[in-house]
Amino acid sequence: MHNEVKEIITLKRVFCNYTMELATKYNPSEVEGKWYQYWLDHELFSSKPDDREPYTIVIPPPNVTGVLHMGHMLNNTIQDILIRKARLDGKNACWVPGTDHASIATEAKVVNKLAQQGIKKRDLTREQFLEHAWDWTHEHGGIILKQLRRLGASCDWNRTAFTMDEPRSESVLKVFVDLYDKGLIYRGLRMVNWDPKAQTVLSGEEVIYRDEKSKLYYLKYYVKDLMGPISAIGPMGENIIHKDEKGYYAVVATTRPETIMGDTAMCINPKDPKNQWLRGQKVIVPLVNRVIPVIEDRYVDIEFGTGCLKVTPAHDVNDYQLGKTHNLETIDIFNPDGTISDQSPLYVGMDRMDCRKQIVKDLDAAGLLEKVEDYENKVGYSERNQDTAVEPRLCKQWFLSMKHFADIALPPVLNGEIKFYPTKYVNTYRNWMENIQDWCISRQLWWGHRIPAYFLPTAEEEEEKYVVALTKEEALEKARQIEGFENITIDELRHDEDALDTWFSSWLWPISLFDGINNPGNEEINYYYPTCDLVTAPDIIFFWVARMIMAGEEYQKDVPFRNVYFTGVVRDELGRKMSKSLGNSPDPIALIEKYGADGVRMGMLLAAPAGNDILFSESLCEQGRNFCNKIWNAFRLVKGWEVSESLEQPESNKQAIAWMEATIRTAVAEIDDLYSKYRLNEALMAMFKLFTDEFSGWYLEMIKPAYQAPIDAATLTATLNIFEQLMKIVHPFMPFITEELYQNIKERKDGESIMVDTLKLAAPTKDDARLIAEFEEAKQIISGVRAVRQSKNISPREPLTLEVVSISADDKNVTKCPSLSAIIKKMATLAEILYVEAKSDGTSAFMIGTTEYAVQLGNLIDAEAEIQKMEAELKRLEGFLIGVQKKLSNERFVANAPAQVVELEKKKQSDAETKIAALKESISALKK
RNA sequence: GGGCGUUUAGCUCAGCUGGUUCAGAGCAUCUGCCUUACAAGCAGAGGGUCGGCGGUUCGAAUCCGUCAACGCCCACCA
Repeated sequence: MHNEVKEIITLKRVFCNYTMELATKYNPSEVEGKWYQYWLDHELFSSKPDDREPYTIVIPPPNVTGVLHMGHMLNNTIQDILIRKARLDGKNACWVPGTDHASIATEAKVVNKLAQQGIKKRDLTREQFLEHAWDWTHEHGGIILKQLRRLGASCDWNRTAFTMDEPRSESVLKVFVDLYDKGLIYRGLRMVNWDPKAQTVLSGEEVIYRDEKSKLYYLKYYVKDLMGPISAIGPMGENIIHKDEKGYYAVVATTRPETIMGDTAMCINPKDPKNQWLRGQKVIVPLVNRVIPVIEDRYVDIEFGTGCLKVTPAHDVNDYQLGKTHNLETIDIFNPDGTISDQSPLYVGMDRMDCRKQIVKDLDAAGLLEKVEDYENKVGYSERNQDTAVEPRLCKQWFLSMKHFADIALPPVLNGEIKFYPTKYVNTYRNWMENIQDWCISRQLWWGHRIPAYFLPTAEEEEEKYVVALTKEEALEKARQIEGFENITIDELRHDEDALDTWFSSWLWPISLFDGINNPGNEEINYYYPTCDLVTAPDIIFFWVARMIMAGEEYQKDVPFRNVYFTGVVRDELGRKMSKSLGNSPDPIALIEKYGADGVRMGMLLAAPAGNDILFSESLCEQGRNFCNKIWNAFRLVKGWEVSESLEQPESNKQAIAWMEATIRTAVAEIDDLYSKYRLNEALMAMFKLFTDEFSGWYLEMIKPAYQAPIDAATLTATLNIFEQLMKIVHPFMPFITEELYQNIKERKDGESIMVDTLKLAAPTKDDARLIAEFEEAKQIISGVRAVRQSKNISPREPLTLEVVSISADDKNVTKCPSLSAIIKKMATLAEILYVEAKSDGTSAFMIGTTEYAVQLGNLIDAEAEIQKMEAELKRLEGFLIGVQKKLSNERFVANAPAQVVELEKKKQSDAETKIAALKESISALKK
């Protein structure tokens, strides 16, 4: 209803030819595309080395075929804020964008897509598959980068890189060869984590463990021809012997009954009193009927289950170790896709999970299942296929030894050369580095950098022979130097089929983006490296952050970045992680369309204290949008004023301008300090309060001319200057609206932009502080009068008279007030301010410091209410005074506390006494 | 099982090396306003024994100990 009235009024004004060119509400959609294009057209994002100080950020490359989610929004908003702030500070800011080929994720997508077309990956050649993958990449690739533009991201798009483009690929292969030559890359047979769905090996970091409710199955392993009479074993007291009509048996507890086909031993702890009788025996694997030895190893936990452990060297890391020490046979009962292999006597071809169900039934039917218990354990899942349990598997893979890298990458973080925000991640980092495992870098994938290793033709039973080289030609040369292969031909070399882990290219990112591997010491790498800030999520601290530091130290002999800002996880209002399956993740582009990019940016950041998780809700974007509107309307107000050249500048306007400028200097110093600590949400809040409270709420109201009256030219000019400064302060957070208004403050040349302007302000002075304090007092007086109005229901337009009561002769406040009286009168709508010895009757009073202010109310005064108010205050003050007196009468306090503190207490005491006296006087006067 | 972190207003969080910027901010709430830039606004107000207990100190949200709740990371207990 009100809105409609408002609209009509607005329209009327337009028709009256009043200055009202701007809509009452900011419309982001009209503004954002226009200025982004302008920035692009004038290449304002682009950076080239020059003599300014560089400020570099490399983007954490998103998956090439990914789409923007809230995590990206947060992360990239922060980066854009930092980069725009650096530009305003006059630095040569360079934000390098790019995408990651994300080998597992992308390959999985392509495989799925092909499957939908009825094509199996295995039916394609590598080349055919890669063609499909590149098609897919070109089709979906870079969408996310386009989306980032909507957010306002000021990346130097000319530098857009891809982890699988030419220079990056070349870098990866060179590094592989180099590290191999240095002896840091090796090939080995290890128990690795196998993803049966993607059919590739994973690194330890790519396995995530989840608590799972499962079952513990107790299986009977009958003893084969019990050797010697039981009584001969020794004292039987503590042995726990199982026996039924079929004979003696041991009980083994397992969560994975389907692996019994791979059992090659049973293990007990030699010290386990209850299983002494099993020492040296042989037992029969249930159903399988394989006879296996009972071995002894201290590894077995006596307390767990029955103390009997089945040993499956092919399918468990620990069992593999046991197998090695005890020289056990290894039977691999799984195919790469997780079905039972023909190595197993039973269930061949059945999926491992189906097999588990079936074998439990069969064991039970055969009377081999003693009992089943509920059990909770951790099961590893593939980070990329979260529905697929990882299978430990014995495989020959490529590894990078990490000891050397941990040694070079730990010190810079510990000694502060690289700073983590928040610092708690230093511990996490150190812990990982100190317990580092070798990095399995090969993947059984085609989409990725193919490992530059070439196998020589050898017979099956012979040990494999290979050479590592950048090209097949070089490989051939190397191969011919190997004894017995002098005459090998190029066609006889077999290029390794495997690709490298995606992170093996990502770890070079800060170097490879500036071509520092292929072209060491080039101008760009020298200028931009080390980069300044890295903004990333903590879940890739090991995957990426740690390894970049390793690569940086190895190849640049320097850290890759100075500061790492770890963002939190974006959650919904209920604190749940945003996820596709929960459907609680808003579409960022839809948000931008609804609230404007600036509004969404502010919304993201409002909820993002450094290092904490973000509880996101749309209402935050609403707040951001509202702030845009506030800025917009402040500008409308200023632009709507008519200027009078002849009008002299009132003293009060000069004061207001001086105060606003002092306030800005002070706020900017604070904001800069917050930036330097990466407390961006606090910087945002400080900027928000500066604009909303100080500028819009106070300053503009102070200088605002009366209705339809013109403003003097000096004040308008100063105000426009102030406005421009404010736009620069706001700009890193809200790039679009600030550019729009910057361009409208005055005529700008083509190519001029707030983006490349700078903001240099003097540091705040003591005079600034004094001025601000004076105004603070004036604001309190104004608020005091307003509060009186509110409580007495007096219209804000009705002029009142204020009395300033001098309580003590030396009170400086009394002398301060007259200098700002014009402003106070205007803001509080006062007819006059009187300075009196004693306040008159019929006033409502309030106190600021030790000065009393009384508003004349005439017959509106409610004496009873006034008395009540004052008595409440009196009671509070008396209680306060008692506290202070108690403190001061405590000899130990007076003796031990610093003189300053004691002085303060004494002042508190005398101030309180003054106030109490005044209050008592007022109360008794009213009671008369 | 180890390590780290958090706990302050209804919500999200500030609060530095103990003492007038110690009990704060924004949002939310309540009250009054269609005041001439903005009702997506303005003015005003209420709201917390700083997780519990114990200690150090003249003085503790702040330092120490302990307990509790929650969160994260690491670890091979079947």
